[in-house]
Amino acid sequence: MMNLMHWRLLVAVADHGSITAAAERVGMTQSAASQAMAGMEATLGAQLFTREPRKTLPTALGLSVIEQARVMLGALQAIRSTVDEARPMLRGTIRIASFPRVLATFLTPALQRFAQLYPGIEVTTLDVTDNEVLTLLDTGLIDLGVVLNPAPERNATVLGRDLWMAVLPANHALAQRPADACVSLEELLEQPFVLATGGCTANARSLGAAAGLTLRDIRVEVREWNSAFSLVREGVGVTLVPEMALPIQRKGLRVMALKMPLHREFALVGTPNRPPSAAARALLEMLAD
Amino acid sequence: MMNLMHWRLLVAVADHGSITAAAERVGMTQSAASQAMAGMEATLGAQLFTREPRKTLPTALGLSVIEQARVMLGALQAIRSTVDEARPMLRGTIRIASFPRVLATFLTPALQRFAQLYPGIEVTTLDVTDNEVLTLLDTGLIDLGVVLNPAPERNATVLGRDLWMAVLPANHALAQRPADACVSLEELLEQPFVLATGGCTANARSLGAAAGLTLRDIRVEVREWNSAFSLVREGVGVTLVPEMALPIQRKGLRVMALKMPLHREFALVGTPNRPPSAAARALLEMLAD
DNA sequence: CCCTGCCATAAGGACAGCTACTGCCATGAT
DNA sequence: ATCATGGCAGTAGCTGTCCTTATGGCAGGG
Repeated sequence: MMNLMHWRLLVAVADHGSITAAAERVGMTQSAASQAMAGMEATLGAQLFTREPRKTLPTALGLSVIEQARVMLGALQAIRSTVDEARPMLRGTIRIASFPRVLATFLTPALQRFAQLYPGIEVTTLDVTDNEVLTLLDTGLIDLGVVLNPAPERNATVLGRDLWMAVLPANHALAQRPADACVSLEELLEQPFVLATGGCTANARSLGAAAGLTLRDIRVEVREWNSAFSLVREGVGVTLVPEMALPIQRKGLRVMALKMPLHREFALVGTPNRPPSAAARALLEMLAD
Repeated sequence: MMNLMHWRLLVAVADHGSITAAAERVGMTQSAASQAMAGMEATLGAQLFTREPRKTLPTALGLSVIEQARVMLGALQAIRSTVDEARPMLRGTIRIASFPRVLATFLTPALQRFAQLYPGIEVTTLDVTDNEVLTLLDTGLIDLGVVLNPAPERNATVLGRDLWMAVLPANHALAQRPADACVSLEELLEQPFVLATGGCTANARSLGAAAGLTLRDIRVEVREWNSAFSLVREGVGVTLVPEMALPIQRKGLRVMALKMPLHREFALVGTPNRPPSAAARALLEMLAD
């Protein structure tokens, strides 16, 4: 008893003042409607309508019940529209380009949660370098890309940030300062240097250039951060790396913060040429929380 | 599909994070719950939960749907409480004492509507005179009584009012005045008079006494208004009757308003000794609209 | 007085939904 | 590796609800 159809029937009876008309309205036979109404009154334990020869009118209690039944049906209708409106967001694919460390650190947990919230959306990730991300975005081969320190005109969703840290041999002169001492970018870049790029254009050289400084004595230039740490440990020089890239095992190394902290900010941006797809919008909306 | 129980199940799954636990919560087997949830997702055409090995968590769409499902179930719960609260008002009896004309004019239409709104309440009416109403109210033998011009301390529900009208023979001297002329109470009571009471203590004599006047020349005293009209028509005297009591056929009669209008007000009051029953309250509430 | 419109009831049948059981998968412990 | 556990899905069969068809009753209007 008390199927949802019966509540629709109830308000239809109230609207039409007749069981027969209401039955036709909701697509039932007169008999079924009569039984349904009698059943509802029985389960509620109260009479909702008075049956008069020509019409069926609600009782005082019936009026209250009908009013609230409309609320209930309204909520049901709202559910249906919610689902219908959300349908475009349910399926689709998102292609994201990012670079390795960011993917592992910031994106993967978010994407796991996203996959849980939108199981119908397939997310593929590409592991590239930071300037490859930019070209992929411009060509439109991907939907979203992670960029560093995005220009404010692109409305970007910030994923996170990390600090640039100086890494020196433990026995280096600058490394003898107290535990929480800093080192200035200027004095760091004057040292014999191991330039690590991590494959990115944003590295010690570009940071120095932005500050009007140049690296005077680059001993080695390597792509992998870990290679740089080994070289620093062996006393080849000092280096400057993102905090995220720091090794767990720091024996033989001294990690120091910069006097003027420099950070890099990771953000997710859409392609500049076309608006983001419904699926991509869902992801960006989730990240906004 | 989409039974109300299934919506309860839906929110239970969201609350427990597990279909099995939710099934137990709403008193179903795990299998039934699993099928029901699958069925709901099928009919809505969208996935509401992601089934992970240890838990079942809502998708983004699921969260919206669950929220509105709670609204729906809240409305359903509200209906149940409405019915439960109204139950005392559904059955019962009301005994009303009134006097004939009021019953026919004001009370009967109201009681018909009341019977339609509260079919479970039995209303019995007694036809008595106005001072019998008062004694019945005091003894508590009735629930409600119609009284004339009630004292303001009794919170009375006004049913209606009517005017006292002068009735004269068509050829009477005062009756020669223009169509919409009035007659003062003073000059009326000086005429040869037919005193009609309608069985009530409120009549021309009591009205005169209240105004400091006396009837000088009572030719006849009758109980029925209609008897008075016949006597007036034959020229025995003039009379003063409530507007409601006027005959349809007024040939040979002149009906005139009083210069200072006098009215009588009918109101429904409860017994002074005990509070009104739930049924009586329902009636008074309906009349208040 | 019959006819019409509306509601209630009876009997029968169809389908939805529940139960019991089995299988599957992933996790976590031994 | 292996096994135990906990949760979900699938299947077969049955129970019960609810619908349909058909019939009767009741009051009002031509």
